[in-house]
Amino acid sequence: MSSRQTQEREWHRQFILERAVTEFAQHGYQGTTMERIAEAAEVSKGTLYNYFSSKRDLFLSLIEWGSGRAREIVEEALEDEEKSIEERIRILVNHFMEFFETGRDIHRILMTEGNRIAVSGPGDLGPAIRSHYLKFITRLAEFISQGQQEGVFRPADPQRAAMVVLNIVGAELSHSIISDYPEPVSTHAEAVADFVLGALGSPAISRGPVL
Amino acid sequence: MSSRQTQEREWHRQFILERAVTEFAQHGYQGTTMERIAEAAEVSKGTLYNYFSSKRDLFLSLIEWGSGRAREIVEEALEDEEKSIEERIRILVNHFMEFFETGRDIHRILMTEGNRIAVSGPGDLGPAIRSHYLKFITRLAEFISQGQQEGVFRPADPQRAAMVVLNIVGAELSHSIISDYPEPVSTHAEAVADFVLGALGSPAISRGPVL
Amino acid sequence: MSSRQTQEREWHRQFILERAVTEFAQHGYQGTTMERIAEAAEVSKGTLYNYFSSKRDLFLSLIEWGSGRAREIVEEALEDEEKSIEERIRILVNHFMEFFETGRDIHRILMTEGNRIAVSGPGDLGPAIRSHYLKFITRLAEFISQGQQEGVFRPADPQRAAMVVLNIVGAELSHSIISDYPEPVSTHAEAVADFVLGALGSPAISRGPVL
Amino acid sequence: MSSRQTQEREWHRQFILERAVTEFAQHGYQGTTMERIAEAAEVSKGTLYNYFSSKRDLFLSLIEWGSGRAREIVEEALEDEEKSIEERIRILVNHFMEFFETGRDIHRILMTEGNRIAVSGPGDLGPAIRSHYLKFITRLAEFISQGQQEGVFRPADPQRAAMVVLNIVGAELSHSIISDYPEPVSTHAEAVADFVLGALGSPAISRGPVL
DNA sequence: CATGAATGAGCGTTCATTCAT
DNA sequence: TATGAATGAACGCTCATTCAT
Repeated sequence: MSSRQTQEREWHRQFILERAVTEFAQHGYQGTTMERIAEAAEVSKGTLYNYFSSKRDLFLSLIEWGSGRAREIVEEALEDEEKSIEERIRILVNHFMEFFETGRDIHRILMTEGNRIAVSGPGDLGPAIRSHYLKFITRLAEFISQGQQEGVFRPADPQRAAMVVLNIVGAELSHSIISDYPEPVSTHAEAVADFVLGALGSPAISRGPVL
Repeated sequence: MSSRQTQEREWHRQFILERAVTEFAQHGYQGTTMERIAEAAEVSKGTLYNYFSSKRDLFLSLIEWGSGRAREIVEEALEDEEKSIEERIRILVNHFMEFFETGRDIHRILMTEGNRIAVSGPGDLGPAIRSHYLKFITRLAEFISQGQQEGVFRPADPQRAAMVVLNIVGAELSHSIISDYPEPVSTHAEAVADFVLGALGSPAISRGPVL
Repeated sequence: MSSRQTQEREWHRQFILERAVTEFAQHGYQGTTMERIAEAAEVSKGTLYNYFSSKRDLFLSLIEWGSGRAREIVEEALEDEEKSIEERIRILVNHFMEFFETGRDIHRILMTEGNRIAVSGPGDLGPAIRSHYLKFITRLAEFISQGQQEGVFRPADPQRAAMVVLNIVGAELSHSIISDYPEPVSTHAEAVADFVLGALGSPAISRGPVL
Repeated sequence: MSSRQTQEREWHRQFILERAVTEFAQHGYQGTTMERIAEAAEVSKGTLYNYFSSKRDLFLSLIEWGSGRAREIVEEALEDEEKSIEERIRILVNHFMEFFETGRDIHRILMTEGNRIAVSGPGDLGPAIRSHYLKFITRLAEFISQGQQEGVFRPADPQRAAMVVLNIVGAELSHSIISDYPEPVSTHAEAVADFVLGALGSPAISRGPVL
């Protein structure tokens, strides 16, 4: 196969994934049919199977893609060693909120469907997702651990703390959906970051006029 | 119908619910079949429909039951006005952890499946669950609001704060499942409460030997 | 068993049949559930099986009862040898229309459901009904045959003619339902009788002012 | 899709309908299962749903097809204004008898099942069928009305008369099934036409040697 | 005899997957 | 490679019938 063909094939695959994301986000894993995905991706059902060996494979590719992007966000936000620990946390939250704004659907999947499936997915979907999840958590835990050693965060199990951070961000997602507020989620990035920093025990919370 | 018959019928209904919880917790709403529930409850498929008009009804009954219990927990923990705000939060978290120990499955459903379905459930399951969810959040938000007025918690949108609290507790649930640690979850109640109090901006965090 | 008990049992059986008729008329044989019949008859499902060995048996009893009554009508109308052949046909149609008025439901069953089931009923319902049907037709055919011998009706296969008579009466039933007219069906007994007499070749049709 | 594929798809659809007719004719609407239809059509159950959205849709397509053909018969028979009114009625009956010979099953459905369902069908099947029925009756009623104005038929409500005509034809259908005679039904077309003309008040009945 | 909870075969329908074209 | 018709296992649900009380 020529390189150009390979390239185009990859593009097509990406296109399908992008369209599939929306479907999965709206109807969940089990609630999304290959038929719907095919329609959304403007291809036939058969073509889907030329790119993905099964529905499971398609979904997993999507999780992989999404969690890869999420890890990039974590990495970008945390790696800049010039910035303070707290600043980096704020950037992290900010990027997550923006990611949610643009990659709304994949985020929703990672936060809701992904969570459920990681715990007890159909078939053997669970372990596969759990593995992505763990890589993610681990990187965050490392950073928190560093913050604790620097005395910025109070001592606590870093992995547990990482889970807490992730769930606080997820809380805003749920909140935005349930409250159905009109402004962009990223508007509230600072408020969310305050919750995160508070939970981690950092004193650098913008308490407004109160303190 | 005699009172005894009514009584037994109610018991049987409860029994079915208890068995169903486990199934839903393990396989999710869509992944759980009436057949499986019937087997788990040691009755025939038809019998299920003598007690619940549909799968949806069964699941909703279960959510209602679980969220009712959860609201009781919140109420019990928060109503004792003799105790300090922080104490009451600690009690709340404690009770939740214990609830998780005994009602592990229903908790898992409320935290994962419930969340997903509230956002975009099959059929009209979403609104029904969302309504339970909101009652729950609202009570918690009231309490947080009170804490803020008393200066114990830093100012923040109470409803958002309530979501954060709930999700921090949920984080421990996810953590316990993913880490698969052996000790009871309630062992970590204090650690979780610290995260919660930190997020809410209370200074009363047990920082251990560090402080 | 005492005679009084036997009597009461018979009454109860009749009561159930009367209530069942309405259900069968409205929903057809397959569309009527034992549950509905039980409710309509204000007894439990189990009790139904104390009086009838099966749904089939219940339905057959009902057909038997209805077709018995229909045969009585035919007999009553036709046996009075003092009246002219045409008069007797008019009385027959009249009685049928009245029967339809009072026994609307059983008539509907005999005319629609009965017809279909006689042709090809579920299980072995067909032959049983067909047998009732035939007795009925046969008596009518005998009378028509007599009318032909007396020269009142034109020659034709009497059994075919009997079917025709029955179906003309049934046409009015369908017409009343489809047209949904408000007046009692018996209002049109004369019009129907004219069609019947015309079909049989009797000149005694009330042509109104025309003749 | 290529024209050939479209063509073949249409053929297949027709083939399924033709096989389904027989099943519905023998077992009625409720008594016919999709499983049976699938077997009769030599396809899988799933394939049925590639061509028809539901059992109801399949049945309705069939009624539509059949009643369309029946209306064509009426039209063909009645439109030839060169022929006398009576002649046209005879042609009509003749065509119906022939239709019954070839389209035996669909006719049976229209006459028995259709009738019952029109009156009180499951779901909303009734109105749909009733509408087909009415178009049919209305055309016939118009013709009869014309005959009445020309003095060939005696005065009577044309719609009622149309119902009567239809039911007389249906009577022969029932008669043939119950009597189980060997010769083709169309053999008796003249006899049936005599009943019809007699009912309508036409003097042009072939009374054989008697008159 | 009356009850109604329990049963389970069977229904209409869906959907991931296959494969001939 | 792209298609979409075909498949059939599995689903939620119904209901005639049974039987312990």
